[in-house]
Amino acid sequence: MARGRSAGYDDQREAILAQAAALFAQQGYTGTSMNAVAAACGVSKPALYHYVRDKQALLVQICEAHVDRLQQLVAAVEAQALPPEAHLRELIVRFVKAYAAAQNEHRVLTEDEKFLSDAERERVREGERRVVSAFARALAAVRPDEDFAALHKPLTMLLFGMINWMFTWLKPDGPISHADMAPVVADLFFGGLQAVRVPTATAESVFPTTP
Amino acid sequence: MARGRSAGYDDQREAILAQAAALFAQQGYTGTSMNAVAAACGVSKPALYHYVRDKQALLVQICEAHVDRLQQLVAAVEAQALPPEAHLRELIVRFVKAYAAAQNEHRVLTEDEKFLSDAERERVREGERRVVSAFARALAAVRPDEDFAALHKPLTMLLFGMINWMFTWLKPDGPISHADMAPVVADLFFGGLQAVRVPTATAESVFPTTP
DNA sequence: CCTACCGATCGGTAGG
DNA sequence: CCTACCGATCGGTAGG
Repeated sequence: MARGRSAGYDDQREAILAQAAALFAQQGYTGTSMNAVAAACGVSKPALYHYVRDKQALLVQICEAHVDRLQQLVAAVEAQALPPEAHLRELIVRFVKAYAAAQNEHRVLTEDEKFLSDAERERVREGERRVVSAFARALAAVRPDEDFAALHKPLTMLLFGMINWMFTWLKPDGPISHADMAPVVADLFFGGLQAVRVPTATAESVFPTTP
Repeated sequence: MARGRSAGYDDQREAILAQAAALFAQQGYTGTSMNAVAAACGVSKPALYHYVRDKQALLVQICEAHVDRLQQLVAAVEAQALPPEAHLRELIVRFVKAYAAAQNEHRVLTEDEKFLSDAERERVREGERRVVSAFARALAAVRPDEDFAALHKPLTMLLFGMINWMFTWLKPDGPISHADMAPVVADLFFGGLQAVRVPTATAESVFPTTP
């Protein structure tokens, strides 16, 4: 049998990260004390420090684990090799589901990322950029016309806005579920794509006219 | 001449609220000390407490002033008595403009509202509900068909999601301005409205079938 | 010499 | 409007 940490170590560690994410989501990172984290986990503070190096490590690991899961989700959908619109629609449905299943972690990522150190934040943001790029590529496959390229990133971010903001107003016990909203978001987005035209100023600044 | 506060009192007070909003937006409410606020304002801590009762009062006044401005914006647009689509489009353009002009205050409202006391938070949320209701009414005028009523609030929140999220990714010095994005948001939303259908589950739960 | 913790308290800093 | 502080609590770690 391998020497090292006890059988329950990783389980306890996961439970602590989940509890910390819940507290950070409710009270913010700086508004949550390590005493509160320890109390919520039912362990003493020294015991808490047995599982995590310090408070920053809690934040880093919550953010990185969440972004890693989102990147794996992107890879899983890409492996399906769906046609363009079905591909983007599948990304939307899966992300809404993933966010609903990890609301605390998602809130921490969107609100407390700024408390990471420069190096850590850059690493997390790199993962986020990969996810955004995957959505932008999926959108590019749906609308490949060249003059639309300037809007791939902005429209992707509007799409993320709809999805991210859902978790501030959709109550888990309310009449509408996240699963109900995913197709609404997709229909609104695909329907709207037909109507959007590239603003002149945007096209000019992204593709400056040669003098 | 009236006795009481000196001529510059209100100006200084406004400057303090603006500085506090900037610090809260950057570091969060709980991550910002009153020492930091005083230093940023170039006053001593006791001087700071001459203008604000306590730290909570800073937060309340930033949030209430911002929500009040948004409600005044709604009233100004309603006074124009525009036709349905033009009305909603005008709300979108004006709100994007208002958010761009008060990015710090808007970020504080969306991220630090949870640190208000119960009574204060309820008052601020009441103002937010009025604003959301105004958008939902404007949307109802655009799509008055009865079976669409269940989606007025959800679609309004998706719209707010696009607008609110813009300020996390649109950099003030970037190639695209907020003014550029407002018509894109409006076109996407109005175009998407034609494509959205009411999910069966939603219609049932909002209008339960009589047994 | 390892792990898994405990009760108590460290040096600093928070809001006021 | 300053220096000088308070009660309490912060993140983190000591000895056992």
